[in-house]
Amino acid sequence: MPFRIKIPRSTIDRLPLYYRCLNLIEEHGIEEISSQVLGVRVGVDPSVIRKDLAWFGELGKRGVGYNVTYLKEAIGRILGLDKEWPFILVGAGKLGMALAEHNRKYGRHFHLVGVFDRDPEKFGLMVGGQQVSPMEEMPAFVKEKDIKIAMLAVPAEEAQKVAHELVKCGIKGILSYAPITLSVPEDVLVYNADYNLDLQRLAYYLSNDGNISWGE
Amino acid sequence: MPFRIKIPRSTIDRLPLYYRCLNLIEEHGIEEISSQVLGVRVGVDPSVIRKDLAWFGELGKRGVGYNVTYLKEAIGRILGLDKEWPFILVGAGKLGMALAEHNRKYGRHFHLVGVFDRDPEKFGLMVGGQQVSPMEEMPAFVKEKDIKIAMLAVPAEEAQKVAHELVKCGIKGILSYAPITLSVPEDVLVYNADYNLDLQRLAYYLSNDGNISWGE
DNA sequence: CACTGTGAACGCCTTCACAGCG
DNA sequence: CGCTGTGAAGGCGTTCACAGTG
Repeated sequence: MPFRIKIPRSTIDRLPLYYRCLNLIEEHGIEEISSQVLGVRVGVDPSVIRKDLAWFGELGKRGVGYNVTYLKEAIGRILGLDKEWPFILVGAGKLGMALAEHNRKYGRHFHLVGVFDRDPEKFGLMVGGQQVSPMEEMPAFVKEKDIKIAMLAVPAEEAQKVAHELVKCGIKGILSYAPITLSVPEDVLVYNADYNLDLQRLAYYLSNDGNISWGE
Repeated sequence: MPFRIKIPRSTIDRLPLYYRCLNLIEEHGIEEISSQVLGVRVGVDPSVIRKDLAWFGELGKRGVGYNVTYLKEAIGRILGLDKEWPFILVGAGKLGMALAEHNRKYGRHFHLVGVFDRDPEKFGLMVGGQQVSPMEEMPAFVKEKDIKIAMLAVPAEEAQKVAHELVKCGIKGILSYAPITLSVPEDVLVYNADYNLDLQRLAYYLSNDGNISWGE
C-alpha cells in the first residue's frame, strides 16, 4: 500500500515556474544551478525552492547545487509531463481560436486534438490544426480517446451547461476562460483563466498601493 | 496621517470572484444574499467571505445578509473599478489580437486604448478597435495618457526587453502572456497569464490525484 | 431569530539557522 | 568550504464558535 503525502498547493503552483525557467537555463548551456541563482530568476526565495524540491527527494548535490537537466526532467515527471496530455477546446470564437493557434506554437506536452462548437457556421473550420465539430460529437470523442482536459472558451451563459456535459464525459480538468464560477464535482479541477479577474486584482493594487487607508 | 493596514493577498484574489458573481446575481433581480448562499455560488467557505469583507467595514446587515447591489458596488470601489483603467496591448500576434477583440466585448472598467508591435506589416491593422502602432511610439503615448496597465503578448525572447521599456514609461501593472518570468522593480506588478502554467498544474493533479506516492 | 462581525484556536506554509555531505 | 536538506520557530490565513444586532 503506497505511502501518500499531501504536497502544499503553493508548492505545486511554483513547480511550473521552476520548470519554465530551467528550460531556458538549459538552452543557455548552463549545467549546474544553485537555489540562490534560480531564486533570483523565478523571483522566489531560495529556501522556498529547497523546501519545495525536498518534498520529492534529494534532487540536488550538497555543496554544488542542482543539475539543470536532471532537475528539469525530475520536475517534468512530477508534473506528469512525461505523459502526453491530449485536450479539447470547446468554443471556437475569437478567443478560442487564438488559444488553439497559440498552443500549436508553444505546447509540447499538451496537444489539442479536437475543437467543438454549437454554431453550424463554424463546423469544418480549421482551428489549431483541427476541424471544428458539432458539440453533439464531443461526448463520444472524449470517451473514446479518454481525454481528461478541456479548455472552455464559450460565453458566460453557456459555460455552466457545457461544464456539466464535459464532466459527464469524464473530463477531470477544465481551463476556463468563461467569466463565471463553474460548479463541478469535487474530483474535477477548474482553473480560471478569465483575464478580467487578473485585471481587477491589478487595479486593486494600483489603486491602493497594497493597502487600505482611512482616517485622515 | 492615514491609518494603513495590509489586506491578505488571498482576500484580494477572491474579491473579483465575489464581484463577478454579484453582478450575475444582481441581473437575476435578487436583492439580498447571505454569505452562506454566496459561498456556494463562488465555491468559498462562508466564514472566509465574512472575514474578507470585514476588512473593509460593516458591509452587511446582521440577521439579514448583504444587499447585492450595495455589496457589488462596495467591492467595485475597493478594487478601484470606480475609476477608468485605460491599458495598452503590446504584441499584435494571434493571441494579442484575440485578447483585444475579446476585451472589447466584455470589458467595462478596462479600456484598450493602444496597440503596439515591432512588425511593420502589422502597422495600421485594426485590433480591438485600435490601429496597431510602431513600438517606438509607445513611450510617448503611455506617458502622455498616463497609462498604468499593459498586456504583454510578445514572444518569450522579446518579453523581458519590452517589460523593461514598459516600466521605464511608467507602467505599473503587467498582465503577461509570455512564457517567462519577468524581472521588474518592486513597485511593478506582474500577473502571469501564460496558460501553460495552469495546464501543467492541472497535469500534476490529474497525474497524482493531489498526492505523491512511493513505496509499494 | 437569522445572519453578520470577530476574537481565539488551529493548522499550515514560510523563514531561519544549522546540520549534513560532496 | 559551499550549498543542499531539514527540524524548529514564527507568521499568517483559515476555521470555529459565539457575541452582537437589525
